[in-house]
Amino acid sequence: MLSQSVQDYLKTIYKLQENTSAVSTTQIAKELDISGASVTGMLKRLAAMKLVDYNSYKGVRLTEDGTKVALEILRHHRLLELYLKESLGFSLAKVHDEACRLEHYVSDEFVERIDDLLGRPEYSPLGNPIPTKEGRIPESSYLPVTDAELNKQYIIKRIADDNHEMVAYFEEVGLIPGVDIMVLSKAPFNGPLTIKYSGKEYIVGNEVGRNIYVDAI
Amino acid sequence: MLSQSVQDYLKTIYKLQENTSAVSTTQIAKELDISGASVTGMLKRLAAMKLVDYNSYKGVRLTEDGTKVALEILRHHRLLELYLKESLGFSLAKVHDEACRLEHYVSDEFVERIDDLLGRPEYSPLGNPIPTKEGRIPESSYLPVTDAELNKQYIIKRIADDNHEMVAYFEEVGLIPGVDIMVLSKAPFNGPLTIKYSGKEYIVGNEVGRNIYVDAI
DNA sequence: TTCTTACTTTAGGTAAGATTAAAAATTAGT
DNA sequence: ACTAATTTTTAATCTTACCTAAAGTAAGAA
Repeated sequence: MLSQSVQDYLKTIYKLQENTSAVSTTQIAKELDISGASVTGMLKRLAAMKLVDYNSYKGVRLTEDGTKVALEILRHHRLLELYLKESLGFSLAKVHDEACRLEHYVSDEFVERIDDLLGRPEYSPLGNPIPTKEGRIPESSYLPVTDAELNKQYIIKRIADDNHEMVAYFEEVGLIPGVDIMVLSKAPFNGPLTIKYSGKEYIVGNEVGRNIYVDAI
Repeated sequence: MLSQSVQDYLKTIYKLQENTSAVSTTQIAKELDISGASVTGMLKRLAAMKLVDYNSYKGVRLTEDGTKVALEILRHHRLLELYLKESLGFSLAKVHDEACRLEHYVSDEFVERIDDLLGRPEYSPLGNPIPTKEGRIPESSYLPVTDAELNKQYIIKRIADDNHEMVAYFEEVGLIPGVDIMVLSKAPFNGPLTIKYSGKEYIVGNEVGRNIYVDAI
């Protein structure tokens, strides 16, 4: 079995890979909040295990094997998030941390059972796609609400899970996946947005808006 | 947070303490399947952390703090066992291993929620008492069925969880907590027992009988 | 009382995963 | 193209948790 640490590196590289072609040592170090030197050491080990392709100074990419592991962990994580919310009544703000710990230790049987119980869901409560057992993951391209057209009806599809306090805020004000939303106005120079959702008008900062992803209805 | 390893030592010492006054290095080593030298090293660290009272060559006992930690883990473990069985449909044979891994990583909130969901149960599916949040544990003294009187009605209260295959066997033949049982005969020299339960007669070895604990009805 | 045996501890080592400090490589700015 | 700044890697350590081999302790048998 791969260590929790190895699993976390692979998950992190997978996520960072979505934006950049090759992932740098520093990016990983920042994301995991450890020193760059530690990352270099681990990347060598991961390369020796054939989980990543690593070129000194050039960055790193997951191999096919590495991707498979990353997707498995992501599957665990996102199913756990949904399970914690739906079956155990956890708040949206807390599911991420709990899932981050448990994802490494639940057995495949555990995951299969909650998957069944939840009816083989496709999305986590934060709107992230859940990879299938076979490693397929629905490609979905959503729009940050900051880029939405004015006065057009959208639906919230995903909220970013990086920042816990922001997730808690989203939950509190009801800006969560599945909710209809319309942008009434955007202040210039990346200013705040006036949005309408659940029958009320609301003003949110640009930073916040960039963490809400929507899709046209 | 205490490491998984530290938690496992404390849990093991707690269990062994139930039979002996002071727990020896070798007992712990056997139980955890590691070398005696490793145990000595860890006991020193546990003593430095004030989790155990340790006297070289004399054995070890949990301090009050150590006991508190052990009971917390036991609570996690046994609640998880019941939860895995009742809510996720795990077989009795599998709950122990899964709980052994997860017990170290579930949050207090997780434990409280499953405790609520299960209606604050007092016993695990194998019949072990579940410590309360405050560390109270119902004292219960059951009888191995090998010591039961002949032709008297008993109820199975607990089955030993050390041996997975035996647990699987118990589950298969229906010898599980809550089932009524009567001993019809005992062969001499620790020979097999003829028992009657669930309307059928059955013969089990003495070894097996010593792992079934019963109480008079 | 000493010998034998079983148990326990000490000493020295390994591996994973982290650290800091210093050296080396890359990238950017003029 | 050359220097400066930034990244990245190397080198040397640390901690946890394990190991084996050797030495020390305790306790019963001779």
